[in-house]
Amino acid sequence: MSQRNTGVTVDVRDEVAGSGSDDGLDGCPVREVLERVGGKWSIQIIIATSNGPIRFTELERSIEGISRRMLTLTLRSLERDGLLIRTVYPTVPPKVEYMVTDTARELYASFLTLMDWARRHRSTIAAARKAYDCAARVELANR
Amino acid sequence: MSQRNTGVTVDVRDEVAGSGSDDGLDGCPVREVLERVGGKWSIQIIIATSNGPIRFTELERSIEGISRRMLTLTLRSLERDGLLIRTVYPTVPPKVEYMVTDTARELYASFLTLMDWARRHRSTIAAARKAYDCAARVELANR
DNA sequence: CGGCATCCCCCAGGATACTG
DNA sequence: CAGTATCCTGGGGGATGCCG
Repeated sequence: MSQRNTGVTVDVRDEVAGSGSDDGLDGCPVREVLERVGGKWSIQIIIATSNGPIRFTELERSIEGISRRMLTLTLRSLERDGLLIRTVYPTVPPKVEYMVTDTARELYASFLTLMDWARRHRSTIAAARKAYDCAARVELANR
Repeated sequence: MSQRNTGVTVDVRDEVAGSGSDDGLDGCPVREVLERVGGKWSIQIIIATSNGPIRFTELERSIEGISRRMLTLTLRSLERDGLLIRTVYPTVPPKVEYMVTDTARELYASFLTLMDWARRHRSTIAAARKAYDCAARVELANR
């Protein structure tokens, strides 16, 4: 199972296709990645915790738009996968801190590459989109 | 264990929080990335097209589990963003080929980093998950 | 062959309210 | 403060059928 990869060019076709296997596609890295960072809040939480231990309410405030419910759920999920460590201080009122693990830190680092991609191509994509929509509109008018 | 950590601090907080701005969070790279690769099929399609021009039906066959509908929809979306180029050969029966653009190629390269992360930590995560679930079960029994 | 159109279902995720 | 619990909705995505 834990075979080391060799280079950058991996022919992922086989892994994507999933071959004859039937079950949960556990061996497909694409799915694995998507299941972890695919949600709406996972990476945002990882990012927010990357600056050091942070409390529940602080997280809630720093991640704009997140609901209490999703914060809790996503935190649990991340903790379960060993990406976050939850520390409870039995004081009153209660105090709970979350901090990232090294695994999560690496994930974040990798994700930065993607964010950089987004930043670099933002304008290109916006342009392509406008062109596409424009062409579609023209085409529609000509029918 | 509650001491402030000093490590890899990149302060993305502002971008995540969105600061004083109000609108559609267009400036947030996290969202941008997620909107592009967050879906179930986008990267898989990009991967499948990375080996050279490929036809619709070939794609359908090589990406296991995808429906005709989602294939079409995702292809359109990718084309719209300038990640794929669609070429129609007006033959009969029709022939359509899809090929990746450089932008998509770069995206793929970045995504490889994430897949590599998944591969490297697969076992660690699986272990963490088992431990967590086990602890939860014990805790539940003790109540 | 390479698609749209239509119907339908499921669940990620929001809103709100209650508690140790 | 840091959560649960419950209810409810939107839209991502599957299945199926028709068509140039």
